[in-house]
Amino acid sequence: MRIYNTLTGKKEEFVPVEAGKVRMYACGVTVYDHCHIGHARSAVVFDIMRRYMKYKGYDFKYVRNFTDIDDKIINRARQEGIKWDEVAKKYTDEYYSDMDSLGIGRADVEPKATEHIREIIDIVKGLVDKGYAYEADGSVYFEVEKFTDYGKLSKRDLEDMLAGARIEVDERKKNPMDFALWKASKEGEPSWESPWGKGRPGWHIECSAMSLKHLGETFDIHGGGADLIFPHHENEIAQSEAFTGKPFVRYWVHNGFITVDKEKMSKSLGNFFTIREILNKFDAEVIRFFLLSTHYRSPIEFSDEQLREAEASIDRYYTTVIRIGDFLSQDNTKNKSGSDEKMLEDLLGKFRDKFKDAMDDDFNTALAIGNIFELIRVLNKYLDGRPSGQKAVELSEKVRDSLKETGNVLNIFNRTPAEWYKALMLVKNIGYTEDDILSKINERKKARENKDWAAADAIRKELEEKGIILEDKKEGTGWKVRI
RNA sequence: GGCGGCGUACCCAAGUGGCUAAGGGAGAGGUCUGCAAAACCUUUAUGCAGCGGUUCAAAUCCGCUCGCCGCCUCCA
Repeated sequence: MRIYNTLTGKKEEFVPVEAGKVRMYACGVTVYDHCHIGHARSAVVFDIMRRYMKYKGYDFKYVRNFTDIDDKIINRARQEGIKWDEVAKKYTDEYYSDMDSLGIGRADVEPKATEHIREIIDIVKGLVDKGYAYEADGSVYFEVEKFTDYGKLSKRDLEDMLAGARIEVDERKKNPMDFALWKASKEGEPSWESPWGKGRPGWHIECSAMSLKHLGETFDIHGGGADLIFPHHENEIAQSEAFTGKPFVRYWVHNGFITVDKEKMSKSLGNFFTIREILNKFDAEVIRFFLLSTHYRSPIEFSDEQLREAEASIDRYYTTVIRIGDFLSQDNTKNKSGSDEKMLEDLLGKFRDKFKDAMDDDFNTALAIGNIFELIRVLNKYLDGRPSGQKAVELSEKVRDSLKETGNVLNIFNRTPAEWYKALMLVKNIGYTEDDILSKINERKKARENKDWAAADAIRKELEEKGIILEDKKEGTGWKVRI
């Protein structure tokens, strides 16, 4: 499979450090505020990478950290008038609750910076000993000019960066680009004992320490949002490679941003939508589908309209599942082939390979989803020909199973249609319960038997106004939630 | 200013050298239906921001122009 590597700027054939095993580290969040849909994108993308690689048979280890000590957390604690570790706990809990609601799995290891202070100090000490870092006023800085490869990830050189100069002047630094490995703490700030006095870790060092501990000196994939390329990941490379003398990461992967009116969604612009507020209007599966319907490196424009389209697409899937179910439960004793049977057989025969080809090409989930809907269209056409018999049953079952299998890798399409409509009723605040709907359908059935079309249509209309659509089929009348 | 990315139909979006340019949504017409819905069919890019070049062949490679965005400060 091929993965786009930010380090080389190219798609490269994926070769893990150790055959059959993949070790991945993704930068999680700093727990100081609510999570927005951008955080969800990153979490979904890396979750899908894991799911797909496990599907391919790799032994996969996934580490995702929490930054639980940081200036923003300290500031937030002041604002909220609570202790810094209470802030961290509060937003860590919230993160879990959001991700659980979204149906995103946990990583295998979820380390926290404050649980790795010892490891962090060891690395900082090592970097000082090796001459890559220096102490000043109780803080320790990494000296970027000592690391000749500095800038190789973000593709910039020190001079260019200094020319752009929006960097605060700090007298203690030898070079303005030098960054803190260890920060001396002021009175009243959280701190840990260190060889340089009381202080706390800088932002970047925790990821070097935690990935080293849980994944080793060189591991396969390191990811995060594209905004982490510089300075965070650049600094991680500098620290880690200076410390171990070995290559840090084989493949750097970065997800694109979510935009609103074409602008990056961010806290400072105030144009962000939290996961919770979106979950009030849309089901979790809709959000996951929406995030996977565009390639992970491209920007995605966020809007209710986009989510509604995702919802309509998912509904098309579940509608097809219902149709397959209806077909399988009908009398299939006659032998009759459906429309374009050959086309369906051909497509089904190569469907799994097409899915893998798409995913093997830098996790092209958008293409994979396109393939899924292509199969759905061909199946629908086949069933339109009113097939019957053993072969038709087997073909339909195979389509159903293939769709389920690939959907499962993408963490979508993994419910029953009944569960889907139940979820939609909740999120769309349908005024009726399922029992209400069934009794209305029953009432209408009687009217239809009496050919009282006016009464039957009145019930249809009444339900439609509540957002329920009726479908008369030969098996009886079914209902759906209108998108 | 430095570096990077993007511009494909009405909207979203895949495709990065060679079959009729995937797929979803919206619209229009049709088949089916008591009426609907769903589904299917037809229709909406001889065309991929514009111009020029390389090539037997380009949306895809190269150059320029225009437009949009991102990073260079915390950020997924």
